[in-house]
Amino acid sequence: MKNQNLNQELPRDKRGLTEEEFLAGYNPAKYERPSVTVDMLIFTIREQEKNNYRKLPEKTLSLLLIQRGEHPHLGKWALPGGFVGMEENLEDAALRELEEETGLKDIYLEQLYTWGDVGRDARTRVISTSYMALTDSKSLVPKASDDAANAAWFSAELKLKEEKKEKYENGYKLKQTYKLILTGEQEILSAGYEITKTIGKGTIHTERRLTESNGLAFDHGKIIAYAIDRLRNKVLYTDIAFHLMPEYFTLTELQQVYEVLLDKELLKANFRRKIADMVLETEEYRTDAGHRPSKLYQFNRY
Amino acid sequence: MKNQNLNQELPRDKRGLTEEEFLAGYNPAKYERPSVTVDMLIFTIREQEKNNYRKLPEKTLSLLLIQRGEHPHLGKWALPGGFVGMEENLEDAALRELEEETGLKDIYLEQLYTWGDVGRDARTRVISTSYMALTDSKSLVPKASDDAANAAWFSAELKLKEEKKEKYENGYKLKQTYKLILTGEQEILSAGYEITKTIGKGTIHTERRLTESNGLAFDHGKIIAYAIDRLRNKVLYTDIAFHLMPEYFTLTELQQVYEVLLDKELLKANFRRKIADMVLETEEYRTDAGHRPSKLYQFNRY
DNA sequence: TCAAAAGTGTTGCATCTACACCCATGC
DNA sequence: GCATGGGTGTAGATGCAACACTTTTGA
Repeated sequence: MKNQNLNQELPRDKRGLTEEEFLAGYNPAKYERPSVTVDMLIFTIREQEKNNYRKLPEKTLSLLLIQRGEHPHLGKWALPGGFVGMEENLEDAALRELEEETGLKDIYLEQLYTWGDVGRDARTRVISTSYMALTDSKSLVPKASDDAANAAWFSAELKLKEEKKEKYENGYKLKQTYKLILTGEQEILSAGYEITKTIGKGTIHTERRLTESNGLAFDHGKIIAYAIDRLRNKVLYTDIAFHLMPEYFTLTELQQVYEVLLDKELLKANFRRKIADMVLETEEYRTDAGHRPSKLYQFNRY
Repeated sequence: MKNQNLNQELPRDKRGLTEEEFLAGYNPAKYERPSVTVDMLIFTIREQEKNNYRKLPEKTLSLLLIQRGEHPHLGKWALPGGFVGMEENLEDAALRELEEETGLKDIYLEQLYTWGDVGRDARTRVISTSYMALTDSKSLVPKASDDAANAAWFSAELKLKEEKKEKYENGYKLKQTYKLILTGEQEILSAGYEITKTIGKGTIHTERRLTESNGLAFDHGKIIAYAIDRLRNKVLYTDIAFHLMPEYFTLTELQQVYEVLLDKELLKANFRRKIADMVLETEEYRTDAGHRPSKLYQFNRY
């Protein structure tokens, strides 16, 4: 009797089942489901060899890509990534992929966007969440795991080619055309990327489109362009750039990273004032550079 | 012979298959897959009745919730949403849910975040992408579709309760404790929400956690808190607030919306200068208000 | 008449921009 | 000596916060 009373207090659905009973009878195989993957955008800053004993080496924003050894898009370059395990958190899948590719665990990681158009992948329906990871090139081991024998770093540039604004009665359409260029040791990959923002009465609709894609697998050109755009925006109002820096750096090195990300030259004096309270002075100097030694700084983590 | 030549030019994988042959033999049922859903955060600004003929009605940020009629979480309030169809783009699923709940199609819609922790849903593994939609309350029909007989608007408040910063050797830990309160006609729902940012040497780790949840289904309290936080940030540097406004509005109404979103009073003169070139004057005035008539403005969509 | 909101002007302070200038080093 | 980067100062413009003040209306 007591037991029955307890049962009556539990909420029951239309079929008279308690939650426990309902779950026991639930059949997850009833519906067809898409595959879920994670795609990793692993960025770092690499330096070119210097051609003059005085000059500082040039820096480039670099991205890790993997050459596909299987269909589809055999031979093309793709973002590292893979399927999400059934007993694995989404972010843990990203961390696992990151470690598989770079051997690194504790670096900056951020969820970017989830791509879910039908037809992204010719095999089956694939929904893919992209994550962006940042690290300094010094903590990267020269060659990554055996699994990634076909992995390579590409220098990434995203250039605005054209911007067109059409006015309408109750809004406008803004179309931005970008060119993405990825330069590797052997190959140069490229893609055309177009953002169309349509602003209507209450609406805003943003469409991201690949107009061409050379040497890149799937819609990864689009994802890469999106990530670089996000990185550029975030540099302006967060401390994200510091995750691309080694523990100790000079202010000019930091400025170079900002300049590479923003694709824009900055004035030294103003830059230093802007980032002044994001850094901490050390007592160390970088010497042997063919010019006045420069003080080393650290990221000020408060 | 000619045909054979053509075939030899196509890339072949280790098993000697062309891409076409590979795809024909691909079996998508080989791996177990999670379910994918979309969750909708549909926000609007509602007005309270005015208690004084002179005073302007108070505004509140409001969110649409649905009372669950099925297990699990029977009787609790949840975000509208549902499964993504196999032949349906992710964003189209969001648009479909939006129209089912509100009858609206062309309103502001933005992808927020994808939640993929194991155990979010007791039935099976569910990965869910949340979308935020904004509209003005005037374009909402009084009662939505029959499907949503158990849908209701709740006033949403997210209050920072405590902020704690602990310093370490090489970084710090920042813990922010929030209280989410959702006030409906009949019920008040609430949740405790905690963000922990751990900043280490190269790392940043952000953990979002629900400490309690009263009357809200699943982890939806967390998703709602995340969305309000995003909305608050975006108000500061985008024109997102205008998507909550009707076609014509007074500057004080606009200021009230900013104040509700930011949970902060603003100075009138400064506010007007700040938003000056985001609005367009009209020749119309709002009268019969017990005070000086106010000019009506429109959103300046350039 | 007066409470409530509409609407504008002013002042001081903080921040950003552009530019100029000097310093230290290795070859 | 000199090319190269390291490092700082300043004047003018711009932007923002705080506050004061006037105007207009309906009951």
